[in-house]
Amino acid sequence: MAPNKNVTINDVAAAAGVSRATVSRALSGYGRIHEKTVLHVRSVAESIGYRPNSLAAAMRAGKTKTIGLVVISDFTNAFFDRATKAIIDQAKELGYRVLISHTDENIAEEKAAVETMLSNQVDGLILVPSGSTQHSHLTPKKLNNKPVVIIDRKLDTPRFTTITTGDREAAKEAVLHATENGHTNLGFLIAVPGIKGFKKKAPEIPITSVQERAEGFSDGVSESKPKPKSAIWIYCEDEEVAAGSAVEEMLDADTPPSIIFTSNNDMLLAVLKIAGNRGLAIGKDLSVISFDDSPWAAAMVPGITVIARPVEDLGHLAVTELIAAVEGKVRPKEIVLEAHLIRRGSVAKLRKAK
Amino acid sequence: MAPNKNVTINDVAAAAGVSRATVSRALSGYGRIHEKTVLHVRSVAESIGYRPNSLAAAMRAGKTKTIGLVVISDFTNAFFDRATKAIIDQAKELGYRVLISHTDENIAEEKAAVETMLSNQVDGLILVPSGSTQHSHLTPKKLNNKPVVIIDRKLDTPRFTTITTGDREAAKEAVLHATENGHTNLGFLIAVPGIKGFKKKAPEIPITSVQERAEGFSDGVSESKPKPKSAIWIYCEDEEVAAGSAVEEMLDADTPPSIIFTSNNDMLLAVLKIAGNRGLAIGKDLSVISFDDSPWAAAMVPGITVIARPVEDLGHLAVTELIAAVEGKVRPKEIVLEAHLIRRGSVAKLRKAK
DNA sequence: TTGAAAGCGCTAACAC
DNA sequence: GTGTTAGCGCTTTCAA
Repeated sequence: MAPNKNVTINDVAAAAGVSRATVSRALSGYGRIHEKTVLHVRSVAESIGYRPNSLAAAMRAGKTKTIGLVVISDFTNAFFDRATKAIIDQAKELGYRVLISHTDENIAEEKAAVETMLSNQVDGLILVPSGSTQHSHLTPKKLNNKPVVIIDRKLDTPRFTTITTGDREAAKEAVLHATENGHTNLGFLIAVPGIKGFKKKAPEIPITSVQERAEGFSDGVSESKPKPKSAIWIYCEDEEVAAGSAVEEMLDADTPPSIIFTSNNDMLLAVLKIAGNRGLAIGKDLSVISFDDSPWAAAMVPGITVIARPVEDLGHLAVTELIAAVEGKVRPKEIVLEAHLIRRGSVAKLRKAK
Repeated sequence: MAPNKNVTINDVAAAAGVSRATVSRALSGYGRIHEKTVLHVRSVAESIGYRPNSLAAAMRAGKTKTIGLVVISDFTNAFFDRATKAIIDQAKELGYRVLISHTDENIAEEKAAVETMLSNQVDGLILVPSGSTQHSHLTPKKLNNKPVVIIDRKLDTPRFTTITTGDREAAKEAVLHATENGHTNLGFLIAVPGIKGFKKKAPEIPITSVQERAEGFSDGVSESKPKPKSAIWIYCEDEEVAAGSAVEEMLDADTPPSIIFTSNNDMLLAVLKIAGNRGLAIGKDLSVISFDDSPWAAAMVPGITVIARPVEDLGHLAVTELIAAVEGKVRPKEIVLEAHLIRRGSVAKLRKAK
């Protein structure tokens, strides 16, 4: 009764009174085969509930039509959730499946995840690397020559196709937007993985995108006219309590910032919370601009002015590039997508912008 | 130079001067085998960069150690992002991988996704079904007798292990919390997939969890003392513009609600936005309680009072139950986890609660 | 136009 | 304690 046995191509062959080869040809539509046979085989296959075993096909073909996605952090993050969705969608579009890992910014986990993916014979990998310098596990040999596309950040090797966003330019634009509106006391709150609590001295930033944001903020400070009067920089663990303390520290400074720039949503949330606790109205008593857009940042009143990155484009492109590399030889390239400022209401106009 | 060829167990056998079987035994540690051989084989395998091919092992074993996750909607949703993360984590913990699909509440996509998963020989499926009555694609035969765990909502068949949260009870608790605080004019904003715009007449709700929330709200209205003076019910497409209009309609009613209950975060965001536009302060001029917690709901000031569901527990349990079923026969069961109210500041105290 | 047979990489029953 | 061998389900030469 309970055969618990898959219907295989042999069963179809037997039921249809032809050979396995003929079934395969009929179903995959290759080679010469009589039209009538095709129809017959297909109807038989259908009627006995045949379902191809992708594993067997993959083993034979040496291709699994599966790509691996190794995401640092996870998809409770407002950037990676959308990126993941975009990647899955585009992969499906191109006939590929996606195996997913997340690694909490941990290099050991990343190595293990890559290992698992390869062991599962993925045809290629999309990777958000933990650190820009740690890529000894990504040699062509260790990767079985499988193509890799790096997203969101760069590695200090040009070996792979890399897709990033122009965070430095966008960060600068954000600062200029603020100073043009009359802000002269600025605060920068930058989440840096690997540090504990927060510090005011610039640490090593192992993630190039974050590094670029910091540089862009700095560019903005330099290029603002008149020069901002003060700028407080805080580098912070990506964690709620530390972020809260960092914001408190900023606001308690002798010359507190009238605007705080945050490098991600977690830091933004900390600003919102502390400002709320102190009865500071966003966009009035305290201004803020954050990296990465989200539905809630848009829905709040006033809406949060954000630097939006083209997440869906990035995800789609990553898949498209990866599969191009899987299916033919493609030279690695660096692609930078443009990020841009979405002006909502969280930046007070301290004076008329020009 | 570029062999582009995987190192196989044959290569290890040749390099180590033993047979394939011995290599397999040494690496998987089964059967009788000399300790020294094990060490030797392992070191050889390591040195020539051998990586097991899970595909081949899976084919042989008839088990892939992979589970399929078919999530309706996607992980930009504040519930499913966390659930997905929890599921991946727990699967990894138990030595399984996860293949993911999302289906935008579309039954055809769901069928295709399940088909793909099975074709990929997943050992079992975790499924968030589109509709409670549509499960013709989920017969034991079509599923190759693979186990399935249903999460978040129920199917109208007891065939599968089902894990849900006690939304009805929690919804009732939320309403009672409000009425005890003196709210007598209530608004209910319920997102229902499949409808266009919004309507005030209760439609068919194909999703049991949403249905339960509506029932729980209704229970709360019945059990409140004194009886609430008014209750406006709106059933709304899960979409920004429609939700905004629905909120406007509520607030423009002859007796507008002093509190709005929302069935999910999208609806909550609409309330926040319209309230903000009208200069209504949350927790003062207008109160709100929503299903599903999120970092931003907690960080806002005042914090949003929410009905939090034990998402991580649900995800972990789903995996644990599924794998139990994969690895041995287990009778389907229904598990209901408790949801609970997190009281923050979004409910005005119109009179002292008892 | 179709069939026979080899083989993808691995494991396990069976022999020695 | 180790080797031989068959076979998981499929595709694709090669031969008929």
